[in-house]
Amino acid sequence: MEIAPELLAELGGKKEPDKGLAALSGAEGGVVMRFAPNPNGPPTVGSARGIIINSEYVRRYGGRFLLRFDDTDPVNKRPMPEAYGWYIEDCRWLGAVPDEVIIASDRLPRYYEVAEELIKRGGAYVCRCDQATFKALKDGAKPCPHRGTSPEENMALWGEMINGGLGPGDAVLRIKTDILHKDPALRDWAAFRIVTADHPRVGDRYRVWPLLDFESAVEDHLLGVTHILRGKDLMDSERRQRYLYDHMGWNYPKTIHWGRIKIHQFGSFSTSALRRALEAGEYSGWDDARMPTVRALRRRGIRPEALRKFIIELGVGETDISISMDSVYAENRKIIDPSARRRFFVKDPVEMEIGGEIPEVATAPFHPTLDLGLREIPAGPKLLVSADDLADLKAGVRFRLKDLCNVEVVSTDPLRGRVIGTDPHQAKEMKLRIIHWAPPDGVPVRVMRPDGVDSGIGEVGIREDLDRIVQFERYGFVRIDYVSQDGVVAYFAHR
RNA sequence: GCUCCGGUAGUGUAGUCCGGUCAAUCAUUCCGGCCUUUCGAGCCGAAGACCCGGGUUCAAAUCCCGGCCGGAGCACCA
Repeated sequence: MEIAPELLAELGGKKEPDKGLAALSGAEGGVVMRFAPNPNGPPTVGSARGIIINSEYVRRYGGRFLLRFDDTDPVNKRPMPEAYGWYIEDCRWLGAVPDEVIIASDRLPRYYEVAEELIKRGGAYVCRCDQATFKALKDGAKPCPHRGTSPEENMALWGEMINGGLGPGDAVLRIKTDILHKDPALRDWAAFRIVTADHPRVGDRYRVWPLLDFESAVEDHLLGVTHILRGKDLMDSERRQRYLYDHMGWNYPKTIHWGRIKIHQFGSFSTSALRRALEAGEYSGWDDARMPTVRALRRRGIRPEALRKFIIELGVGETDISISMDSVYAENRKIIDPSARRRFFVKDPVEMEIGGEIPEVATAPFHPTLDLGLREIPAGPKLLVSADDLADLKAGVRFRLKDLCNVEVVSTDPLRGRVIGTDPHQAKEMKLRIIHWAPPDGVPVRVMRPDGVDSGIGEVGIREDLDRIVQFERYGFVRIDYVSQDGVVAYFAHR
């Protein structure tokens, strides 16, 4: 009996309207979304999530994707001048070219205007309590003595903050919320403080700097952001910022939160912690094969499409997640396999002397199933095989040297063998195991892996594959990173 | 201490708002088989989950209450 195909199609079509990413409410007319990092290091896998999801929504609904640098702390989270460019570069690589780049440290005068308006409206006041005093009052739901200061007086004090009459720690500008709010985290939060340290971009031009909740809230309004995607650690920010929006008569954007992300292969990391480790000499650079940065993945031969697919499938849940790179690797493998040339790389090589009629050269395909052409590998009576393949080798054991010949082990110490044939079909009939090999005068190769460094010898043709992603047969996919007279450096992607 | 979130297979994820079609989706991982001159790719198959306890209801993964577990905020950091 035949089932009507149109019915099946109807059933199938019903269940998957939005595979991957959930629909955004209120996005039908287009969206404006931003990714707002602090440029105190290069983008990590966590940043990639922000870049990819935001830009993906913009792609889906139409609108604008903004990259905004929230670089308003010259001290604790001091921006790195190079990092601004790194973000733009990595966004581009991830297929998320920003429609506009905004740098908060360029826009202090706008923030001052909003601050002054808030003061005039009685929505902000200059607080001269020291930090501990204010905390005690706040925790007790008591207003501080400065809360009732008149707008005129506040404006004068604000002027002193800006012109130097007040020093660091002497005063902050607070946003008036509800001092009786049941959540102490929301009571009268600080919007500006005095910082006299130089800022890497604007030097000592300003001495009053906004804090994140103020800067972010004001920018989101100024830029017309419609939807904010942020970590759930910033859930209170929305509640705090709504007070500012109410004072100003603005409408708050829609918000979506996501939980913390932890990656098995990298553990938990923060840019600040990575920066310390790097400065302590634990890594060779931000693109060290062990780093959870976008640039490290790129160097290893991970393709942006694999990362995109992976991250979009993760979605935006509020639960904290602990994920494995395995899914990224699986995606990547599918992408690179068809175009990755096959090469022989012998890890921890051991010399083997082979008697009999050994071919002078092996001709091997660059790909087992697709026509990527052929390569020639010089062979001879002395060849290298990997120590890994020698573990249970005994005299009398037979195996095939891939694409070359079938041999029988004569002795293991020293390692000797003799040719028993060249026909691959013979090997198949005899069910021989197949191992790869390299000529003794091959090219030295070092493989930089997330879990260490492997060294060995590879076929010389690897020299031609600079910047290509290749598969070292029976070893894994790597990107050829560096080629010199002395040898080759490869970065390991995955098996 | 105060406050706020969350809890579906090993790992993620769909479904939860508007209870039934969920004996619960998809991916990855693991296991088995096929194929292959790679331990890669491909193909076939299998295993695996609604945190616990009450309640509402004809019916609960979905609604309510309590508990347990996990995370976060309470900075002159982002």
